[in-house]
Amino acid sequence: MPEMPEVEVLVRHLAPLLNQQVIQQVSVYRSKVIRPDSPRAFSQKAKGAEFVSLSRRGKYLLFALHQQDRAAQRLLVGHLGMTGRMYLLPAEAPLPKHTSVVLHLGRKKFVFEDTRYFGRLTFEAASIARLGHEPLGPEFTREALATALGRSRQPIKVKLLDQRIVAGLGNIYASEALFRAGVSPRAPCNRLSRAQIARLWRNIREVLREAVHCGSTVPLSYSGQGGQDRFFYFGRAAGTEDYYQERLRVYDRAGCPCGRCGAPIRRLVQAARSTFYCPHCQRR
DNA sequence: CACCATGTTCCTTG
DNA sequence: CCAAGGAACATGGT
Repeated sequence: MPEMPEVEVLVRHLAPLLNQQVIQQVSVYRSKVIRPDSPRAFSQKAKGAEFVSLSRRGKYLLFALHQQDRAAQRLLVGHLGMTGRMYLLPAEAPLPKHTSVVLHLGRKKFVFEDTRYFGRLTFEAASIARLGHEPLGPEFTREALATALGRSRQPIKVKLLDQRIVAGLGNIYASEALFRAGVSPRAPCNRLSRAQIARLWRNIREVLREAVHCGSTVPLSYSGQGGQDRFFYFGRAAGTEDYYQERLRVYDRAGCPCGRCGAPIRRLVQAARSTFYCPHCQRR
């Protein structure tokens, strides 16, 4: 479940459930996920530790752990990759097929399930330091965005996926923000006007704020089963007349009429990722 | 079989 | 050194 809003909603969901829980045992099913620690080293660090707080940075979950006999806290860093999920199950519940790590908490267990195993759960925090500003934080101003884009000639869509520019934007919301701002995904960063950057800045924040709000409002199921309602950011996934059906205006809508002008939405490949845009509303 | 998928990192090339 | 592009990672859906 990856972009910033989904992670934010997950963090809010998990925080009260994990608070003060103690890790009694650790099971690592994919050692790649906990790199660079070995399963033994990882377990040793985690075992006996208590969850003190949970926060988020970009798409990363930050679990603060406290060991009884240790003065300093330890930071456990989680990333969901493309298909990761984290939730609590009763201790006796069967594990899903693609479980990568389980933290046993007594009557419950914390499950990290990840079909494609691109996610991480690790004590290595180096990647956090390279992140850009939080898109909804006070430091992310119009000027900060303009500065971060700099004189790069890269297409703006590609640049927006660079986590050093804004932390937490991903492929879906980058397309959505560009559509709302009326900016072509192909526009080189250094050709954007101040006005375009200002519109982009505002719409990045808006689209993410709305997504967080949407995810906080809708009842979500995080545990293994229960259909596709966990993908609240997938406009189509939940079926029926979901009120977030309308949320995604261009993503995965190639061929559908643009909601603003009626022109067919197009798909374009940039840096090996799909971009969706309206060729009429997002001209250069 | 082909192509696509919410992400990051590493390697190569210029 | 930097920027940019592509492959790799791994599994499943259409």
